[in-house]
Amino acid sequence: MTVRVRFAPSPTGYLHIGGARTALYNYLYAKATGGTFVLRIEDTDLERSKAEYEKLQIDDLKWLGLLHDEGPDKPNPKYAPYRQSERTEIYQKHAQELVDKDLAYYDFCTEEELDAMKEKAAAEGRDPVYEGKWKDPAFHQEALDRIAKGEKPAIRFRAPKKSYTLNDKVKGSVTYPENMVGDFVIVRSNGQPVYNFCCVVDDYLMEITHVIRGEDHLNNTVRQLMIYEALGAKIPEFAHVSLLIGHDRQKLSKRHGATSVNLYRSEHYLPEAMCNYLCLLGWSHPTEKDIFDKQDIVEVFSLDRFSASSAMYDLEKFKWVNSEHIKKMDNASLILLIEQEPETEFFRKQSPEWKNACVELLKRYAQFITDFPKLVNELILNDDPEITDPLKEILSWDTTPQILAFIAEETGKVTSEFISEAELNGWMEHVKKIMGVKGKPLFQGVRAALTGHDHGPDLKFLIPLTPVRVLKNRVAHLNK
RNA sequence: GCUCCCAUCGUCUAGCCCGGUCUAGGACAUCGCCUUUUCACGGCGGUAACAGGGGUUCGAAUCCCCUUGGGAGUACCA
Repeated sequence: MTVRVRFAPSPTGYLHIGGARTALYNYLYAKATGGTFVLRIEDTDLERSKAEYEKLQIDDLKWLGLLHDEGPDKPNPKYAPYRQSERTEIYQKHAQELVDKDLAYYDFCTEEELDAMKEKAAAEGRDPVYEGKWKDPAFHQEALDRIAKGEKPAIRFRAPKKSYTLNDKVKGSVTYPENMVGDFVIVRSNGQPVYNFCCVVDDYLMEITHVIRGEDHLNNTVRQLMIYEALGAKIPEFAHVSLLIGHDRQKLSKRHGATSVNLYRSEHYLPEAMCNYLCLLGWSHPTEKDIFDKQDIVEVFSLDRFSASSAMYDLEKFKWVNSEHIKKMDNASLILLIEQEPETEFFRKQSPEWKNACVELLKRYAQFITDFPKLVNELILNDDPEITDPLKEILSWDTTPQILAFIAEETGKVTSEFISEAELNGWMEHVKKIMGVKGKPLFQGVRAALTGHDHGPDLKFLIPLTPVRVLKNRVAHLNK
């Protein structure tokens, strides 16, 4: 059996990190099993669905590298179309078949009548169950007559009176008691089919073998089980992945701040890092590895390593994962990414050797790609550093003024754009031998004179990357 | 309210299915130390958890029940 999985977002907003995680698991499972990853657009809620969101979500998915094998833009004629709004006739046909078999019926109940039933059920402390007269087959003819007169009924599914058991890949055995749900609408009176129905018809017709989705659908599944049964369809495997929660332990949503993928994308997080972090929320690597890329995971991914409890989204760890991916990345790729950042004119103009040395030095300090331009500015280009207290202290040492004077003199003599490590070493030697300064006063003094800071990366790597004109300005600045 | 799901360090988790090897392992964060002639990077180490109560058993983080806590669902939303 070839695995077919799907990610089925509603285009009612940006791609959410929870959605991205679900998409990721589906993608990974497809790749791990040599299966097919299908993208289906669940836009049956005409009011909220927008074509632009569909495009935006697909863009985000692509950015994450979660490319689908089939979808609206990559249709397989056997299963197309992939937008539910374009499949209305398919749903109506199947709904009609259910009515013909008396597995569903026309319902003309008004909103008021329905509300009254719900209130009654609530008062009696049970779930609302449809008890309208149209449930009775005796009224079928009356319904037909009203339809003939042009009235529009909803189509309601006749929920079997029995309990259902689901063998979920992550939750294990789940039993839905009899009467958990009453008869439910599958086609609205305006002819629009409803999610639970579309979902099953599509999964059935698209031959989906594994449904990997959020736990918020766990209760829905009983309705879907009923429909599979009524349709005579094979029931796929289900894996209800636990939900992502925010710091207040509530389901992650917009009010938790940065929860849409495009936000991280615009802040230039690495897509691989995002997949890596998201993957770890509720799933664990068999050898407890926590830094990996998609290729590594595909080889070991399986549905039996999901955690059953919900996971808190923690930006701190995500940031760490991002920084680990930066450290792992080769310099050439890093340089390419950095040059796409704004305010990197200086960086872009430098020699390949300079860029490589610069990235090699700075990547251990950077958590994000956007940190590189910042670090270059602070560490390499800033020529009037702030005089901080620790810096003042170094400047007050007896030996510092002479170091400062010496550095001013030496940098004044340099005509090249940069100095070499050897030249720097020469200066250090001079200060050490001729001036008799060593240890902390030596290094801290030279550091202060050349960088205007009391701390930072190793001087022998940093200074050869710093333009001599900046060095000159700094010494002049400090001499004032 | 009702139904379903969940419960190991602050956080993500391993272990649970197939009880003993768990005085519970890893990672983030945090704290400390070491190294480096400075500063970092790094390395090493510390603090820190089986929600509570009953069973079952020679033995329970692991199996069962209850309580408590948390989450989700309860639509002619998805």
